[in-house]
Amino acid sequence: MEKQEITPPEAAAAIHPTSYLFTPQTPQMPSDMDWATLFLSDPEQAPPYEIPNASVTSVTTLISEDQNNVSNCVVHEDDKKEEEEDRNKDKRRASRISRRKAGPPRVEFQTKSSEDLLDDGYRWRKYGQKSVKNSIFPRSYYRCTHHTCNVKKQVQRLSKDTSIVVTTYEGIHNHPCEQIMETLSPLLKQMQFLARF
DNA sequence: CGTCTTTGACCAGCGC
DNA sequence: GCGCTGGTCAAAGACG
Repeated sequence: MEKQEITPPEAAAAIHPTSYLFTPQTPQMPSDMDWATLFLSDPEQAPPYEIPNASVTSVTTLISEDQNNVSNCVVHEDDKKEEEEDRNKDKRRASRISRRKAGPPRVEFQTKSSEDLLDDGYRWRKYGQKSVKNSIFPRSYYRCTHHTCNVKKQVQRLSKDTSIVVTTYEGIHNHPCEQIMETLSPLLKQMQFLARF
């Protein structure tokens, strides 16, 4: 298993094509771009962007041993601490992580924000919340409300640094961002109206 | 009334 | 088999 986290922006393309660094001084994200588009586009062409309502401190693509699969291995700082404290527990934990089958792409965002749930343009329904070991904050589970879309995300605040929220996205949206559609719908209506002449 | 959140119960996988 | 842990389900309630 391997976790890739980029710190200097210029190193992003060198390590993995889907790894980025977001900094507060970076330009605004274009309104027609969603988060999935961000991590799937070419980092050499795409500049780092700022997400509204939060400064994104890092974006991590989670990769399994199978190089063809970007999968769901998550090892947080708290887990690393646990490794040092108890090797036996670590073995158990490592096996739990490794047993997770390679699934849809997972991307982890770390953002500095006072709000747990960031506005990423999509609508989410909360379907669960669990208290997690070695963390004073619970982990929340969300699903995209679009009927044909099964993208999930997990949101958890770091106990180590309470200003940081870790958001893990699983899967890719198979529908346009609803906020974008709301923005574009008046324009589309106008175009339809003009097309009649 | 439809949508969403809350929360306890349940399940699966693993080590012992 | 039991306990631990993370993830999901589903009933009940809140809210606009």
